[in-house]
Amino acid sequence: MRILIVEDEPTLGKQLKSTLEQNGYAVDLSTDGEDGHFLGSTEEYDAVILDLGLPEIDGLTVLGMWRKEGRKFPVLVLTARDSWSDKVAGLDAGADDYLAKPFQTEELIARLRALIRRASGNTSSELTAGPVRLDTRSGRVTLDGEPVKLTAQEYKLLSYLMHHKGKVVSRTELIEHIYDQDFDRDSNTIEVFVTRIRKKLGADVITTIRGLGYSLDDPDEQPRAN
Amino acid sequence: MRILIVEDEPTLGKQLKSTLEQNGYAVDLSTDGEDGHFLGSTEEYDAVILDLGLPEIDGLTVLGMWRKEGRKFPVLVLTARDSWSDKVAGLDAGADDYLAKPFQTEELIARLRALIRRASGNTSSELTAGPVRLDTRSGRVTLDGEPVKLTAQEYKLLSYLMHHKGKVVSRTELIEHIYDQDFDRDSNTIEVFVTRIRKKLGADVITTIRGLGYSLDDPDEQPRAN
DNA sequence: TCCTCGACGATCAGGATGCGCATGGAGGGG
DNA sequence: CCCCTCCATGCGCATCCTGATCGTCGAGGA
Repeated sequence: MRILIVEDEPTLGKQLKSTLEQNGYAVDLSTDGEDGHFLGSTEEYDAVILDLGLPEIDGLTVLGMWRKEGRKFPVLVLTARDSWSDKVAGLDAGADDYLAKPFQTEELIARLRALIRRASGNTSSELTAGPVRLDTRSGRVTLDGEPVKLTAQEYKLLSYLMHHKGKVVSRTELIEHIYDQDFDRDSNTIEVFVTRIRKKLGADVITTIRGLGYSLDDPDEQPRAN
Repeated sequence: MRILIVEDEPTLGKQLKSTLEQNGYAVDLSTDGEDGHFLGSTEEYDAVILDLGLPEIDGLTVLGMWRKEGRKFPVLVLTARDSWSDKVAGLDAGADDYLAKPFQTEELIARLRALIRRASGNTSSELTAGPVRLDTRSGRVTLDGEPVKLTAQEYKLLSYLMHHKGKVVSRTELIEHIYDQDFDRDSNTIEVFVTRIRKKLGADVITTIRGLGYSLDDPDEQPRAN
Protein backbone atom coordinates (compact mmCIF):
# COMPACT_ATOMS: atom_id res chain seq x y z
CA MET A 1 0.00 0.00 0.00
CA ARG A 2 1.33 3.38 -0.96
CA ILE A 3 0.71 6.54 1.02
CA LEU A 4 1.21 10.22 0.35
CA ILE A 5 1.89 12.55 3.25
CA VAL A 6 1.44 16.27 2.74
CA GLU A 7 2.77 17.96 5.84
CA ASP A 8 4.68 21.21 5.99
CA GLU A 9 6.44 20.62 9.27
CA PRO A 10 9.52 18.60 8.29
CA THR A 11 10.08 16.92 11.65
CA LEU A 12 6.59 15.56 11.95
CA GLY A 13 6.55 14.62 8.31
CA LYS A 14 9.72 12.60 8.46
CA GLN A 15 8.70 10.92 11.64
CA LEU A 16 5.40 9.90 10.13
CA LYS A 17 7.09 8.63 7.00
CA SER A 18 9.50 6.43 8.89
CA THR A 19 6.79 5.12 11.18
CA LEU A 20 4.55 4.22 8.29
CA GLU A 21 7.40 2.60 6.42
CA GLN A 22 8.10 0.45 9.42
CA ASN A 23 4.50 -0.63 9.22
CA GLY A 24 4.90 -1.85 5.71
CA TYR A 25 3.74 1.07 3.62
CA ALA A 26 5.50 2.74 0.74
CA VAL A 27 5.49 6.43 1.57
CA ASP A 28 6.02 9.64 -0.38
CA LEU A 29 6.42 12.86 1.57
CA SER A 30 5.63 16.32 0.32
CA THR A 31 6.15 19.49 2.32
CA ASP A 32 4.03 21.97 0.44
CA GLY A 33 0.63 22.11 -1.13
CA GLU A 34 1.65 22.59 -4.72
CA ASP A 35 4.08 19.70 -4.84
CA GLY A 36 1.68 17.59 -2.84
CA HIS A 37 -1.13 18.30 -5.22
CA PHE A 38 1.05 17.38 -8.17
CA LEU A 39 2.06 14.08 -6.63
CA GLY A 40 -1.49 13.20 -5.71
CA SER A 41 -2.56 13.94 -9.26
CA THR A 42 0.13 11.99 -11.01
CA GLU A 43 0.99 9.04 -8.81
CA GLU A 44 -1.13 6.20 -7.52
CA TYR A 45 -1.86 6.28 -3.82
CA ASP A 46 -4.01 4.08 -1.64
CA ALA A 47 -4.49 6.85 0.89
CA VAL A 48 -3.37 10.40 1.54
CA ILE A 49 -2.58 12.10 4.82
CA LEU A 50 -3.19 15.80 4.39
CA ASP A 51 -2.35 18.60 6.76
CA LEU A 52 -4.75 21.47 6.44
CA GLY A 53 -2.41 24.16 7.69
CA LEU A 54 -0.15 24.38 4.66
CA PRO A 55 1.75 27.39 3.37
CA GLU A 56 0.99 28.74 -0.10
CA ILE A 57 -1.94 26.56 -1.05
CA ASP A 58 -4.33 25.53 1.69
CA GLY A 59 -4.87 21.87 2.32
CA LEU A 60 -8.57 22.21 1.70
CA THR A 61 -7.92 23.74 -1.68
CA VAL A 62 -5.66 20.87 -2.61
CA LEU A 63 -8.27 18.38 -1.52
CA GLY A 64 -10.93 20.20 -3.50
CA MET A 65 -8.76 20.16 -6.61
CA TRP A 66 -8.14 16.46 -6.31
CA ARG A 67 -11.80 15.68 -5.98
CA LYS A 68 -12.63 17.91 -8.91
CA GLU A 69 -10.06 16.04 -10.95
CA GLY A 70 -11.73 12.82 -9.96
CA ARG A 71 -9.08 11.43 -7.61
CA LYS A 72 -10.81 8.95 -5.39
CA PHE A 73 -8.18 7.91 -2.88
CA PRO A 74 -9.28 8.19 0.75
CA VAL A 75 -7.96 11.28 2.47
CA LEU A 76 -7.19 11.53 6.15
CA VAL A 77 -7.13 15.15 7.19
CA LEU A 78 -4.98 16.50 10.01
CA THR A 79 -6.59 19.51 11.59
CA ALA A 80 -5.61 21.75 14.44
CA ARG A 81 -7.57 20.97 17.56
CA ASP A 82 -11.06 22.33 18.06
CA SER A 83 -11.56 23.87 14.68
CA TRP A 84 -15.05 22.80 13.83
CA SER A 85 -15.17 25.00 10.80
CA ASP A 86 -12.27 23.06 9.35
CA LYS A 87 -14.06 19.82 9.97
CA VAL A 88 -17.21 20.87 8.21
CA ALA A 89 -15.35 22.44 5.33
CA GLY A 90 -13.20 19.35 5.08
CA LEU A 91 -16.19 17.07 4.86
CA ASP A 92 -17.63 19.21 2.11
CA ALA A 93 -14.33 19.09 0.27
CA GLY A 94 -14.35 15.32 0.37
CA ALA A 95 -12.24 14.21 3.29
CA ASP A 96 -12.84 10.68 4.56
CA ASP A 97 -11.58 10.93 8.11
CA TYR A 98 -10.14 13.33 10.63
CA LEU A 99 -7.47 13.44 13.19
CA ALA A 100 -6.95 16.43 15.44
CA LYS A 101 -3.42 17.47 16.22
CA PRO A 102 -1.81 16.46 18.39
CA PHE A 103 -2.47 12.79 17.85
CA GLN A 104 -0.99 9.42 18.66
CA THR A 105 0.81 7.67 15.87
CA GLU A 106 -0.89 4.41 16.73
CA GLU A 107 -4.24 5.96 16.21
CA LEU A 108 -3.16 7.38 12.91
CA ILE A 109 -2.06 3.95 11.78
CA ALA A 110 -5.29 2.37 12.94
CA ARG A 111 -7.39 4.90 11.07
CA LEU A 112 -5.25 4.61 7.99
CA ARG A 113 -5.75 0.87 8.02
CA ALA A 114 -9.47 1.35 8.38
CA LEU A 115 -9.57 3.82 5.51
CA ILE A 116 -7.72 1.52 3.16
CA ARG A 117 -9.86 -1.39 4.22
CA ARG A 118 -13.07 0.52 3.61
CA ALA A 119 -11.81 1.88 0.32
CA SER A 120 -11.27 -1.65 -0.90
CA GLY A 121 -14.72 -2.66 0.26
CA ASN A 122 -13.61 -4.95 3.04
CA THR A 123 -15.21 -4.84 6.43
CA SER A 124 -12.87 -6.86 8.59
CA SER A 125 -9.20 -6.46 9.35
CA GLU A 126 -8.82 -10.10 8.39
CA LEU A 127 -8.65 -10.85 4.71
CA THR A 128 -9.07 -14.41 3.51
CA ALA A 129 -8.74 -16.19 0.21
CA GLY A 130 -9.11 -19.91 0.32
CA PRO A 131 -6.67 -21.32 2.84
CA VAL A 132 -4.79 -18.05 3.07
CA ARG A 133 -5.57 -15.55 5.78
CA LEU A 134 -3.97 -12.17 6.26
CA ASP A 135 -4.44 -10.11 9.40
CA THR A 136 -3.74 -6.48 8.63
CA ARG A 137 -3.66 -5.54 12.28
CA SER A 138 -0.96 -7.89 13.41
CA GLY A 139 0.67 -8.14 10.01
CA ARG A 140 0.69 -11.90 9.92
CA VAL A 141 -0.23 -14.47 7.30
CA THR A 142 -1.42 -18.00 7.81
CA LEU A 143 -1.97 -20.91 5.45
CA ASP A 144 -4.50 -23.45 6.69
CA GLY A 145 -3.98 -21.97 10.12
CA GLU A 146 -0.24 -22.44 9.95
CA PRO A 147 1.73 -19.21 10.21
CA VAL A 148 3.82 -18.39 7.18
CA LYS A 149 6.85 -16.17 7.27
CA LEU A 150 6.79 -13.55 4.57
CA THR A 151 9.39 -10.89 3.92
CA ALA A 152 8.44 -7.23 3.79
CA GLN A 153 8.03 -7.07 0.02
CA GLU A 154 6.22 -10.36 -0.20
CA TYR A 155 3.79 -9.08 2.40
CA LYS A 156 3.19 -5.82 0.58
CA LEU A 157 2.48 -7.60 -2.66
CA LEU A 158 0.16 -10.15 -1.12
CA SER A 159 -1.59 -7.49 0.90
CA TYR A 160 -2.37 -5.43 -2.17
CA LEU A 161 -3.72 -8.42 -4.03
CA MET A 162 -5.89 -9.46 -1.13
CA HIS A 163 -7.28 -5.98 -0.81
CA HIS A 164 -8.34 -6.29 -4.43
CA LYS A 165 -9.48 -9.86 -4.37
CA GLY A 166 -11.02 -11.06 -7.61
CA LYS A 167 -9.78 -8.09 -9.57
CA VAL A 168 -7.16 -8.37 -12.27
CA VAL A 169 -4.18 -6.33 -11.20
CA SER A 170 -1.62 -5.32 -13.78
CA ARG A 171 2.07 -5.42 -13.09
CA THR A 172 2.46 -1.66 -13.37
CA GLU A 173 -0.39 -1.19 -10.93
CA LEU A 174 1.41 -3.42 -8.47
CA ILE A 175 4.67 -1.55 -8.90
CA GLU A 176 2.95 1.77 -8.42
CA HIS A 177 1.30 0.68 -5.20
CA ILE A 178 4.10 -1.30 -3.63
CA TYR A 179 7.03 0.99 -4.28
CA ASP A 180 7.44 4.69 -3.70
CA GLN A 181 8.41 7.32 -6.21
CA ASP A 182 11.96 6.49 -7.02
CA PHE A 183 12.00 2.98 -8.37
CA ASP A 184 13.09 1.52 -11.64
CA ARG A 185 9.91 0.40 -13.27
CA ASP A 186 11.59 -1.80 -15.85
CA SER A 187 12.33 -4.89 -13.89
CA ASN A 188 10.78 -8.23 -13.23
CA THR A 189 10.76 -8.00 -9.46
CA ILE A 190 7.05 -8.46 -9.37
CA GLU A 191 7.33 -11.81 -11.10
CA VAL A 192 10.07 -12.80 -8.71
CA PHE A 193 7.94 -12.07 -5.70
CA VAL A 194 4.92 -13.73 -7.19
CA THR A 195 7.05 -16.84 -7.57
CA ARG A 196 8.20 -16.55 -3.99
CA ILE A 197 4.69 -16.16 -2.66
CA ARG A 198 3.49 -19.10 -4.71
CA LYS A 199 6.25 -21.21 -3.26
CA LYS A 200 5.19 -20.35 0.26
CA LEU A 201 1.43 -20.34 -0.14
CA GLY A 202 0.81 -22.67 -3.03
CA ALA A 203 0.86 -22.08 -6.76
CA ASP A 204 -2.89 -21.74 -7.14
CA VAL A 205 -3.24 -18.76 -4.85
CA ILE A 206 -2.30 -16.23 -7.49
CA THR A 207 -3.70 -16.66 -10.97
CA THR A 208 -1.87 -15.32 -13.98
CA ILE A 209 -3.89 -13.63 -16.66
CA ARG A 210 -1.67 -13.43 -19.66
CA GLY A 211 -1.04 -9.99 -21.01
CA LEU A 212 -3.08 -8.39 -18.28
CA GLY A 213 -1.63 -9.18 -14.90
CA TYR A 214 -2.45 -11.20 -11.84
CA SER A 215 -5.56 -11.96 -9.94
CA LEU A 216 -6.20 -13.42 -6.54
CA ASP A 217 -9.40 -15.43 -6.44
CA ASP A 218 -11.29 -16.87 -3.55
CA PRO A 219 -12.16 -20.48 -4.41
CA ASP A 220 -14.89 -20.42 -1.80
CA GLU A 221 -16.81 -17.80 -3.70
CA GLN A 222 -15.93 -19.09 -7.13
CA PRO A 223 -16.17 -22.86 -6.96
CA ARG A 224 -15.35 -23.64 -10.54
CA ALA A 225 -11.83 -23.36 -11.73
CA ASN A 226 -11.19 -21.04 -14.67
CA MET B 1 4.65 -0.45 29.71
CA ARG B 2 4.40 3.29 29.79
CA ILE B 3 2.30 5.20 32.29
CA LEU B 4 1.18 8.79 32.60
CA ILE B 5 0.56 10.25 36.04
CA VAL B 6 -1.44 13.45 36.32
CA GLU B 7 -1.17 14.57 39.93
CA ASP B 8 -0.90 18.12 41.18
CA GLU B 9 0.69 17.40 44.50
CA PRO B 10 4.41 17.17 43.66
CA THR B 11 5.44 14.98 46.57
CA LEU B 12 2.87 12.31 45.91
CA GLY B 13 3.48 12.52 42.20
CA LYS B 14 7.20 11.99 42.47
CA GLN B 15 6.79 9.22 44.93
CA LEU B 16 4.37 7.43 42.64
CA LYS B 17 6.64 7.91 39.67
CA SER B 18 9.62 6.41 41.41
CA THR B 19 7.59 3.55 42.83
CA LEU B 20 6.20 2.67 39.44
CA GLU B 21 9.59 2.95 37.82
CA GLN B 22 10.93 0.51 40.36
CA ASN B 23 8.18 -1.80 39.26
CA GLY B 24 9.32 -1.70 35.68
CA TYR B 25 7.18 0.99 34.15
CA ALA B 26 8.25 3.96 32.08
CA VAL B 27 6.56 6.92 33.70
CA ASP B 28 5.77 10.48 32.66
CA LEU B 29 4.59 12.85 35.35
CA SER B 30 2.45 15.90 34.80
CA THR B 31 1.37 18.27 37.54
CA ASP B 32 -1.46 20.11 35.90
CA GLY B 33 -4.45 19.30 33.79
CA GLU B 34 -3.51 21.14 30.65
CA ASP B 35 -0.07 19.67 30.33
CA GLY B 36 -1.39 16.29 31.31
CA HIS B 37 -4.07 16.42 28.69
CA PHE B 38 -1.55 17.34 26.05
CA LEU B 39 0.73 14.47 26.96
CA GLY B 40 -2.09 11.99 26.95
CA SER B 41 -3.10 13.20 23.51
CA THR B 42 0.32 13.04 21.93
CA GLU B 43 2.25 10.22 23.53
CA GLU B 44 1.57 6.52 23.69
CA TYR B 45 0.52 5.30 27.10
CA ASP B 46 -0.60 1.92 28.26
CA ALA B 47 -2.44 3.40 31.22
CA VAL B 48 -3.06 6.73 32.91
CA ILE B 49 -3.33 7.58 36.59
CA LEU B 50 -5.47 10.67 36.93
CA ASP B 51 -6.08 12.76 40.02
CA LEU B 52 -9.47 14.38 39.97
CA GLY B 53 -8.61 17.31 42.22
CA LEU B 54 -6.53 19.30 39.77
CA PRO B 55 -6.06 23.06 39.59
CA GLU B 56 -7.10 24.92 36.46
CA ILE B 57 -8.71 22.11 34.50
CA ASP B 58 -10.55 19.45 36.45
CA GLY B 59 -9.48 15.86 36.08
CA LEU B 60 -12.91 14.84 34.92
CA THR B 61 -12.79 17.40 32.17
CA VAL B 62 -9.45 16.12 31.02
CA LEU B 63 -10.76 12.59 30.96
CA GLY B 64 -13.82 13.67 29.05
CA MET B 65 -11.68 15.40 26.46
CA TRP B 66 -9.52 12.35 25.99
CA ARG B 67 -12.48 10.10 25.42
CA LYS B 68 -14.03 12.56 23.03
CA GLU B 69 -10.80 12.56 21.08
CA GLY B 70 -10.94 8.79 21.00
CA ARG B 71 -8.06 7.99 23.36
CA LYS B 72 -8.61 4.50 24.56
CA PHE B 73 -5.98 3.91 27.21
CA PRO B 74 -7.32 2.67 30.54
CA VAL B 75 -7.62 5.38 33.17
CA LEU B 76 -7.29 4.85 36.89
CA VAL B 77 -8.87 7.73 38.77
CA LEU B 78 -7.68 8.97 42.13
CA THR B 79 -10.38 10.64 44.15
CA ALA B 80 -9.64 12.57 47.29
CA ARG B 81 -12.76 11.81 49.21
CA ASP B 82 -15.21 8.99 49.37
CA SER B 83 -17.50 11.02 47.23
CA TRP B 84 -20.01 9.00 45.32
CA SER B 85 -20.79 11.83 42.99
CA ASP B 86 -17.21 11.82 41.76
CA LYS B 87 -17.40 8.12 41.16
CA VAL B 88 -20.54 8.32 39.11
CA ALA B 89 -19.32 11.29 37.13
CA GLY B 90 -16.04 9.54 36.56
CA LEU B 91 -17.72 6.44 35.25
CA ASP B 92 -19.71 8.54 32.84
CA ALA B 93 -16.57 10.27 31.69
CA GLY B 94 -14.98 6.95 30.90
CA ALA B 95 -12.81 5.97 33.85
CA ASP B 96 -11.88 2.31 34.17
CA ASP B 97 -11.09 2.03 37.85
CA TYR B 98 -11.03 3.98 41.09
CA LEU B 99 -8.84 4.45 44.07
CA ALA B 100 -9.72 6.66 47.01
CA LYS B 101 -7.00 8.66 48.67
CA PRO B 102 -5.24 7.83 50.82
CA PHE B 103 -4.32 4.49 49.36
CA GLN B 104 -1.67 1.83 49.59
CA THR B 105 0.79 1.97 46.75
CA GLU B 106 0.59 -1.81 46.63
CA GLU B 107 -3.04 -1.62 45.78
CA LEU B 108 -2.45 1.03 43.16
CA ILE B 109 0.10 -1.18 41.47
CA ALA B 110 -2.15 -4.20 41.62
CA ARG B 111 -5.01 -2.33 40.02
CA LEU B 112 -2.75 -0.83 37.41
CA ARG B 113 -1.53 -4.26 36.49
CA ALA B 114 -5.07 -5.50 36.16
CA LEU B 115 -6.00 -2.57 33.95
CA ILE B 116 -3.12 -3.12 31.57
CA ARG B 117 -3.77 -6.81 31.47
CA ARG B 118 -7.41 -6.35 30.60
CA ALA B 119 -6.61 -3.70 28.00
CA SER B 120 -4.34 -6.11 26.16
CA GLY B 121 -7.00 -8.79 26.23
CA ASN B 122 -5.24 -11.11 28.66
CA THR B 123 -7.11 -12.71 31.47
CA SER B 124 -4.36 -14.00 33.70
CA SER B 125 -1.53 -12.20 35.40
CA GLU B 126 0.72 -14.92 34.08
CA LEU B 127 1.77 -14.61 30.49
CA THR B 128 3.34 -17.58 28.76
CA ALA B 129 4.99 -18.17 25.43
CA GLY B 130 6.47 -21.58 24.96
CA PRO B 131 8.90 -22.31 27.78
CA VAL B 132 8.88 -18.70 28.90
CA ARG B 133 6.57 -17.57 31.64
CA LEU B 134 6.21 -14.03 32.90
CA ASP B 135 4.37 -13.24 36.10
CA THR B 136 3.25 -9.64 36.02
CA ARG B 137 2.41 -9.73 39.70
CA SER B 138 5.81 -10.69 41.00
CA GLY B 139 7.72 -9.40 38.01
CA ARG B 140 9.51 -12.69 37.65
CA VAL B 141 10.39 -14.57 34.52
CA THR B 142 11.01 -18.28 34.29
CA LEU B 143 12.36 -20.47 31.52
CA ASP B 144 11.22 -24.08 31.75
CA GLY B 145 10.42 -23.34 35.37
CA GLU B 146 13.89 -22.05 36.08
CA PRO B 147 13.92 -18.43 37.24
CA VAL B 148 15.76 -16.04 34.95
CA LYS B 149 17.22 -12.75 36.05
CA LEU B 150 16.29 -9.93 33.72
CA THR B 151 17.37 -6.33 34.04
CA ALA B 152 14.80 -3.57 34.17
CA GLN B 153 14.89 -2.75 30.47
CA GLU B 154 14.98 -6.35 29.42
CA TYR B 155 11.88 -6.94 31.50
CA LYS B 156 10.06 -3.96 30.04
CA LEU B 157 10.79 -5.04 26.53
CA LEU B 158 9.80 -8.64 27.11
CA SER B 159 6.71 -7.61 28.98
CA TYR B 160 5.46 -5.43 26.17
CA LEU B 161 6.05 -8.15 23.63
CA MET B 162 4.25 -10.72 25.75
CA HIS B 163 1.31 -8.42 26.21
CA HIS B 164 1.09 -8.26 22.43
CA LYS B 165 1.87 -11.86 21.68
CA GLY B 166 1.58 -12.76 18.02
CA LYS B 167 1.57 -9.21 16.80
CA VAL B 168 4.36 -7.71 14.76
CA VAL B 169 5.70 -4.84 16.84
CA SER B 170 7.75 -2.16 15.13
CA ARG B 171 10.83 -0.72 16.72
CA THR B 172 9.26 2.72 17.08
CA GLU B 173 6.29 1.20 18.85
CA LEU B 174 8.61 -0.49 21.29
CA ILE B 175 10.52 2.70 21.94
CA GLU B 176 7.32 4.62 22.51
CA HIS B 177 6.06 2.17 25.09
CA ILE B 178 9.26 1.31 26.90
CA TYR B 179 10.81 4.72 27.32
CA ASP B 180 9.39 7.92 28.68
CA GLN B 181 9.27 11.26 26.95
CA ASP B 182 12.87 12.29 26.61
CA PHE B 183 14.70 9.65 24.68
CA ASP B 184 16.75 9.69 21.53
CA ARG B 185 14.84 7.66 19.00
CA ASP B 186 17.79 7.08 16.73
CA SER B 187 19.71 4.42 18.54
CA ASN B 188 20.02 0.71 18.47
CA THR B 189 19.21 0.03 22.10
CA ILE B 190 16.20 -2.04 21.16
CA GLU B 191 18.37 -4.40 19.16
CA VAL B 192 20.81 -4.63 22.02
CA PHE B 193 18.15 -5.67 24.48
CA VAL B 194 16.59 -8.09 22.07
CA THR B 195 19.98 -9.72 21.79
CA ARG B 196 20.33 -9.86 25.56
CA ILE B 197 16.91 -11.40 26.03
CA ARG B 198 17.64 -13.97 23.38
CA LYS B 199 20.83 -14.92 25.15
CA LYS B 200 18.96 -15.48 28.37
CA LEU B 201 15.79 -17.07 27.07
CA GLY B 202 16.82 -18.66 23.81
CA ALA B 203 17.15 -17.24 20.34
CA ASP B 204 13.81 -18.49 19.10
CA VAL B 205 11.68 -16.62 21.59
CA ILE B 206 11.67 -13.40 19.63
CA THR B 207 11.27 -13.54 15.88
CA THR B 208 12.70 -10.84 13.68
CA ILE B 209 10.66 -9.67 10.73
CA ARG B 210 13.11 -7.75 8.63
CA GLY B 211 12.11 -4.21 7.86
CA LEU B 212 9.00 -4.47 10.03
CA GLY B 213 9.92 -5.25 13.60
CA TYR B 214 9.79 -8.06 16.09
CA SER B 215 7.20 -10.60 17.03
CA LEU B 216 6.83 -12.96 19.92
CA ASP B 217 5.15 -16.20 18.97
CA ASP B 218 3.68 -18.91 21.11
CA PRO B 219 4.87 -22.24 19.72
CA ASP B 220 2.08 -24.02 21.56
CA GLU B 221 -0.55 -22.29 19.50
CA GLN B 222 1.43 -22.19 16.31
CA PRO B 223 3.28 -25.48 16.04
CA ARG B 224 5.89 -24.54 13.48
CA ALA B 225 6.81 -21.77 11.15
CA ASN B 226 7.51 -22.08 7.43
C1' DT C 1 -5.49 -31.24 -36.20
C1' DC C 2 -0.94 -30.56 -35.71
C1' DC C 3 3.22 -27.84 -35.97
C1' DT C 4 5.87 -23.63 -35.67
C1' DC C 5 6.98 -19.52 -33.98
C1' DG C 6 6.72 -15.45 -31.25
C1' DA C 7 5.80 -13.38 -26.96
C1' DC C 8 5.20 -13.44 -22.38
C1' DG C 9 5.89 -15.31 -17.86
C1' DA C 10 8.57 -18.35 -14.53
C1' DT C 11 12.59 -19.57 -12.51
C1' DC C 12 17.32 -19.54 -11.16
C1' DA C 13 21.67 -17.90 -9.50
C1' DG C 14 24.85 -14.23 -8.59
C1' DG C 15 25.81 -10.02 -6.33
C1' DA C 16 24.97 -5.46 -3.96
C1' DT C 17 22.73 -3.41 -0.41
C1' DG C 18 21.50 -2.36 4.00
C1' DC C 19 19.41 -4.24 8.11
C1' DG C 20 20.07 -6.31 12.24
C1' DC C 21 23.58 -8.58 15.41
C1' DA C 22 27.51 -8.68 18.31
C1' DT C 23 30.81 -6.63 21.03
C1' DG C 24 33.38 -3.36 23.82
C1' DG C 25 33.62 0.58 26.29
C1' DA C 26 31.92 5.06 28.34
C1' DG C 27 28.74 7.04 31.22
C1' DG C 28 25.50 7.13 35.01
C1' DG C 29 22.83 5.58 38.78
C1' DG C 30 22.10 2.80 42.82
C1' DC D 1 32.18 0.24 43.61
C1' DC D 2 29.56 -2.49 40.61
C1' DC D 3 26.11 -3.17 37.40
C1' DC D 4 23.03 -1.47 34.17
C1' DT D 5 22.17 1.27 30.26
C1' DC D 6 23.34 3.29 26.15
C1' DC D 7 26.14 4.33 22.09
C1' DA D 8 29.53 3.20 18.29
C1' DT D 9 31.78 0.26 15.34
C1' DG D 10 32.48 -3.61 12.25
C1' DC D 11 30.68 -7.65 10.41
C1' DG D 12 27.57 -11.23 8.54
C1' DC D 13 23.71 -12.43 6.32
C1' DA D 14 18.88 -12.11 4.80
C1' DT D 15 16.69 -9.77 1.47
C1' DC D 16 16.07 -7.73 -2.80
C1' DC D 17 17.21 -6.78 -7.48
C1' DT D 18 19.25 -8.01 -11.87
C1' DG D 19 19.93 -10.49 -16.04
C1' DA D 20 19.88 -14.71 -18.36
C1' DT D 21 17.70 -18.85 -19.42
C1' DC D 22 14.04 -21.91 -19.59
C1' DG D 23 9.13 -22.98 -19.91
C1' DT D 24 4.54 -22.12 -21.51
C1' DC D 25 0.73 -20.33 -23.89
C1' DG D 26 -1.70 -19.15 -27.96
C1' DA D 27 -2.23 -17.63 -32.66
C1' DG D 28 -1.90 -18.70 -37.35
C1' DG D 29 -0.80 -21.47 -41.24
C1' DA D 30 -0.41 -25.78 -43.64
